[in-house]
Amino acid sequence: MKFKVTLKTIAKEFGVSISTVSKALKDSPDIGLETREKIQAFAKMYNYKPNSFALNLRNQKSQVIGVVVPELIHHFFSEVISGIEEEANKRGYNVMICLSDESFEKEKANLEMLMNANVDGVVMSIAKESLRSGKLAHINQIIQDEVPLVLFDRVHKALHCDKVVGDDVGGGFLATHHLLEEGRKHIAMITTPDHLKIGNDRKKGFLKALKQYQQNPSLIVEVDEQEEIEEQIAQVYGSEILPDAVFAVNEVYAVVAMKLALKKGLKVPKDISLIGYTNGVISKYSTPSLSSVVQNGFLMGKESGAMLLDRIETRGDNMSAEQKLIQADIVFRESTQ
Amino acid sequence: MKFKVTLKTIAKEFGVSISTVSKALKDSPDIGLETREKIQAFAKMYNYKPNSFALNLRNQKSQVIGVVVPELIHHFFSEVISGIEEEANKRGYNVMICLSDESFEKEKANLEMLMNANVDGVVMSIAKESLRSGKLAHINQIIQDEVPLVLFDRVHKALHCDKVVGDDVGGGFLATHHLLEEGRKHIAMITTPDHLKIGNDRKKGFLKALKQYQQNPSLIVEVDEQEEIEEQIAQVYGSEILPDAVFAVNEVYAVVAMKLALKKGLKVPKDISLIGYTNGVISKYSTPSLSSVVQNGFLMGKESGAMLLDRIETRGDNMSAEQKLIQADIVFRESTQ
DNA sequence: TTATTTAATTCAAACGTTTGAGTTGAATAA
DNA sequence: TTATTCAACTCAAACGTTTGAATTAAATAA
Repeated sequence: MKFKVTLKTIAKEFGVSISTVSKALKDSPDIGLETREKIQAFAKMYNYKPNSFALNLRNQKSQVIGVVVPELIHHFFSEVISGIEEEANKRGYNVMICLSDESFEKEKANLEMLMNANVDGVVMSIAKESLRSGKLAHINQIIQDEVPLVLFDRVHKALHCDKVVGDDVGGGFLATHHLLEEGRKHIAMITTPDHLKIGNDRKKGFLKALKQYQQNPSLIVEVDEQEEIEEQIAQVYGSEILPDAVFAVNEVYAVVAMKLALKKGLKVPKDISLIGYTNGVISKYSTPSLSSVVQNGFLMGKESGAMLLDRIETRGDNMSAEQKLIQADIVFRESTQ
Repeated sequence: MKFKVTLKTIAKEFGVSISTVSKALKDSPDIGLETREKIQAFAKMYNYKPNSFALNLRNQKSQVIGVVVPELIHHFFSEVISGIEEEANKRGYNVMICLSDESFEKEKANLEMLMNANVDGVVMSIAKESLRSGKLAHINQIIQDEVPLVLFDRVHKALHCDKVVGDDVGGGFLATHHLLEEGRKHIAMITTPDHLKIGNDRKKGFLKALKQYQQNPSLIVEVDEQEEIEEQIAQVYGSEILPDAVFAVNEVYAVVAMKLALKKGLKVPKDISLIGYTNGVISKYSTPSLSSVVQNGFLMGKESGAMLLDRIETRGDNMSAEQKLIQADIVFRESTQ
């Protein structure tokens, strides 16, 4: 490592004490103008940067926030992270990202690591396994240790902390509403098992829109990710009345449904209209391209970051936990009319 | 924040000095067995964890490595990061991830942040803008400051440091070779401008395979990302002889080329065979699905991480910079025969 | 002259840990 | 008895910074 300029170095250079240098650099009126100026000039010249380890120790703060996400490959999580980063950097914090790979054990290990690294707070989205099994003690531990925590997207009502979630009911409603406006009569939904709040909320929106148009819910297929997904999605086309529209809870289900429809000789969007949740690369680059519900992950990240930093910087004022909804939107492409 | 157990706390509890506690916890024979045991038991009971700030300060090490990547949404970078994380965590390090967004300014800011956070080393892949403009001083600064640095994938020969790159010549050769084996006679390549080493290497492999089959290079289209990419890729089908195969330098170009081919009424893979570089979600979920060259990003990440940590842990032994090649592979799907 | 004010600077403790060099006091050897 | 050894523990410095309190020396007031 290269030679590092410290307060001690500078102090020795000018034959003054370390505190003189420290105060001079802070432009304290304690120190004579002349001394202040020459020390500042010297520090600038040699590019003095206060040692962050020392600052951390003294302030008991790392200026780092931890982020735990199930994975990075989903466009949504990447977007959220960009949002968190932007907000954090703007406010002088760094971000440490951990991947849980949807695994409870990894998630637990990630949190332990972050606690060990003394991060000032954590933003996270819960792994499917933790949600499915209901094992949340590792997350509750964070809350009990009074480390600021913001949950986003994948949250759980048993966890009492700040939350930022997409308006999934609204998004489901918006998508379904559009399909109904197109004049579709048999709309199928492809969703996830019930324990995932998100799929559930999107279904609520779906049902709400149908009700408004006095339609009965047609087919609802619940996909279990442990099994082969293509076979399960094929059920959509298994009953005697073929659906004329599909609303899918994520883009993979949507694109698989579309692939199966095309294979059956259906024309998209003439015979069947499809819309998926999450506006990622798959939707954008599929043929035909998929209309999708936009989650606005970037905004969700920014809001989560802002909420966490507010909490970090006003610790003590223990106002109760907040929850923030992020509006959903739709982008229209070739798979709908 | 909750009450923290420190050496001082424990020392007070037993009426001994701090150093006794420190040594007892390290199981030093300096300390009597009885004392050692009771202190260890107490520490365990109250879940004592040495304060990382203090350790950082004393050891002048953060046990954190920085990672700078252009973006996260590409499957490749996500994979690499997973690989880096795995290796780092295995060896007791944390990872701090920064996004350059392909921008020189952001990349520079990221590096400054990481230096300020006193990371023990950096793994990075250079932003397109920095590469295009040749502005590399910010990276050279890192090298001059003797902070261990490993470059992966997007490297530059003017930077003298450890590097891990995919065997792009080999990958280009492999893909083209397969198309030739299929009996294709007019293979087009879609690549990036010359200043990107990667595109260039893949082209080299492409040309090498053609040469081996005594074919002349047919069409090569260079896509400039500043402009509309679809129009440029359309050139592939612009000349009198339509190509019967396409090798694309990335999956977006491949899928766009396929979309245009389908629109022209060409059958894939009967009339035209396509293969793209990078095995991401787009390739997997497109219709038909795309055969692709696998870059093995996870392995690249693991190797980059390992190389960096080796360098960090043997600093002083200044052996010269290493370069490691990661083998490419092919996954066959519906877009080839 | 002597006390008081003021400017400029230094002291010292604190953050929590590690570790080589002391310091005890008791047991053993000469 | 008196020196020697040894086990068990403490001291103190170091990492680099901050900051209220204390010190200095000179200038001013009484």
